Amino acid sequence: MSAENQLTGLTPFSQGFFLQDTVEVARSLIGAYLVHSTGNDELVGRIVETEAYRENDPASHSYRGPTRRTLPMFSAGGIAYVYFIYGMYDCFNVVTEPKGTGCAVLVRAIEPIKNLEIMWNNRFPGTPFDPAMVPSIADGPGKLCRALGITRKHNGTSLVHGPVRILSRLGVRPSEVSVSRRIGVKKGAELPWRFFDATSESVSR
DNA sequence: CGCACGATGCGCT
DNA sequence: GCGCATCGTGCGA
Repeated sequence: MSAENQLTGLTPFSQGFFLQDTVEVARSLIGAYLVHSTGNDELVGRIVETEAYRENDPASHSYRGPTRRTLPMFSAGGIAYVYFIYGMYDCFNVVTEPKGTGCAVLVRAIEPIKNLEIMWNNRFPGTPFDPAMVPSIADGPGKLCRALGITRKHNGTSLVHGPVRILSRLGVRPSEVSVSRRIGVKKGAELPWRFFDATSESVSR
């Protein structure tokens, strides 16, 4: 299926989806659509890579309890947790599980689906659009935030009613999801909590 | 307070 | 494969 045809008949996940077990949500998000409605445009990507981060997980920002930065992780599932890393990148997370549990799913990569040229310009301002490079526009957690225009101003916003939403075709199960250890973590590195679509060209490297 | 460092990305070797 | 940009966060003092 190509381009935007696949976007018809999609509905946002209801909040109950986000209250489920974090690892299950991470797995279920593969193949769902991440949508940023900017007011002018609707930027859409297909999620192809996620990672689960839980309470009592030494790799998780929530490991040492709530702080000003990580407070959104301890809210009820269904909001965004967007944090700033390495002095230059934002990373987008889906908060999961009931209030009081510090859990989230990091979205690591998307396939650009709609408004590709706007995403391109967000990544490479002033550079001519190159269709051949589309699969790598958003193949990393920092890259996808840049491409979709997701920033810390979206931190804490509702994923059910807010400008950033997650859509799926309910009742359809993803055909196949691959599993591995998480990327870029030192502690908790052995846990198999990274999920990805191995057939996608947009999985991070 | 001070400071080490990170759920990254990019360019160079 | 390696070094580095760049800065908010949070731990230790």
